[in-house]
Amino acid sequence: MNAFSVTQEAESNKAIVLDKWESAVIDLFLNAANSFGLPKSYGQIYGLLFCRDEPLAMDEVMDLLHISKGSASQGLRALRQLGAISSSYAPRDRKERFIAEIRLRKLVSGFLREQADPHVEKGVARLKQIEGLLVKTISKDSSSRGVRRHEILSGWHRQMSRLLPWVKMIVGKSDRLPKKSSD
Amino acid sequence: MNAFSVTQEAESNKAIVLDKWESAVIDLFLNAANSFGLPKSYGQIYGLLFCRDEPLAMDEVMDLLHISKGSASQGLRALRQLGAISSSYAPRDRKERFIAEIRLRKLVSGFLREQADPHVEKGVARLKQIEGLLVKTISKDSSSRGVRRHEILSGWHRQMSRLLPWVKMIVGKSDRLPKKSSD
DNA sequence: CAGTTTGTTCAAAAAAACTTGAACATCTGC
DNA sequence: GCAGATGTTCAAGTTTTTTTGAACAAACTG
Repeated sequence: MNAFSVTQEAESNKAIVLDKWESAVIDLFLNAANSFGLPKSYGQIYGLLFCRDEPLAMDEVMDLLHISKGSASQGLRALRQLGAISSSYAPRDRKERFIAEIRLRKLVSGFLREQADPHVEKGVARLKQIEGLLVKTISKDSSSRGVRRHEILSGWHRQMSRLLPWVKMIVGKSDRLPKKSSD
Repeated sequence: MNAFSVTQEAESNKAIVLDKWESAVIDLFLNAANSFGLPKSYGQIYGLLFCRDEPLAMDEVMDLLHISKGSASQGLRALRQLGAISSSYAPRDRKERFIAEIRLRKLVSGFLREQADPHVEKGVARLKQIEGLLVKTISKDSSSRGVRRHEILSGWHRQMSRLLPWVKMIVGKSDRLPKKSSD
């Protein structure tokens, strides 16, 4: 097409466009984020960092993904909060630079810690609240029905509480990754 | 005040309002649905049916939850698709009536079947697509980086494929998780 | 059949979620 | 202190998702 097609490295020292495969990976994570209930931009940002070996600064993320300052700032913060990326400062440079966490176990446990655990905790409060309302229920019939339901919910809660730690442990215990023990 | 205050059963044969505890349970499921990425109304509908012993028809769901015909129709259909509710016809009555599935294992496996499994399948296609793009990547550097990333994603995909059946099995195996057993 | 009941569909309205960008804060070197 | 660089915040704008309700279809009933 044009002169840029030859290579994606510009004369300056930083690539300003994405490789085709990088765009595909980023799109993959965009969709994944979506189905995990996270904003698309979080997925894009993670996907970009996932592709790169070298850490990227916020302005590079903005330029490469064509997203706004606000999205980049909030996305990077949230991803770090999830443990999905980490940051560092290069010497002599004030910019914060980010790299992706690629250990699946870390990603899963971070996600569960931030998303699932709070719900489990809120569940306790919910159950107590329902208990309280049950006491005030006059109708004998409704009351006993309510008690049975409360028992079911308590059982579910217990099972979920037991399941989560297991998931965190199992993922990443790859019995054997073919080659390098990268994890 | 009036005749209705005494009990929530009107003179006719059906309760027209919810108990306090029922509202609380419905609200719990509303929030749960939200955090699972499902419409709130699905959660409300499931929550209502979860509370009841007797099956409810669509118009009762509409009236009790104050939701529209469209929401009720679509919600009930989707919930059945997820295996979260089932329906039956009472003799001499054309109305379809619904009850909630309360076995957690069924709920979880239905949810995973409808929501997670498709993603895992699409993942295969995605990986192939990336593979295809990698072949066309000229830059030696980018190419090898891409290959490494593709390997990581393949590994994740494998692990997820192995995790899902496990989750489906563990939940609902009510009383004791295998302490150590390999499976 | 004509009328009723039951349930579905889908375009438009409403609500919720996400993104943007300009204003604001913070730091750093001069 | 000033100027430039970096990063955050949040109100307003945009996009996406969900809900509504009226029109439609299908199945029964007398």
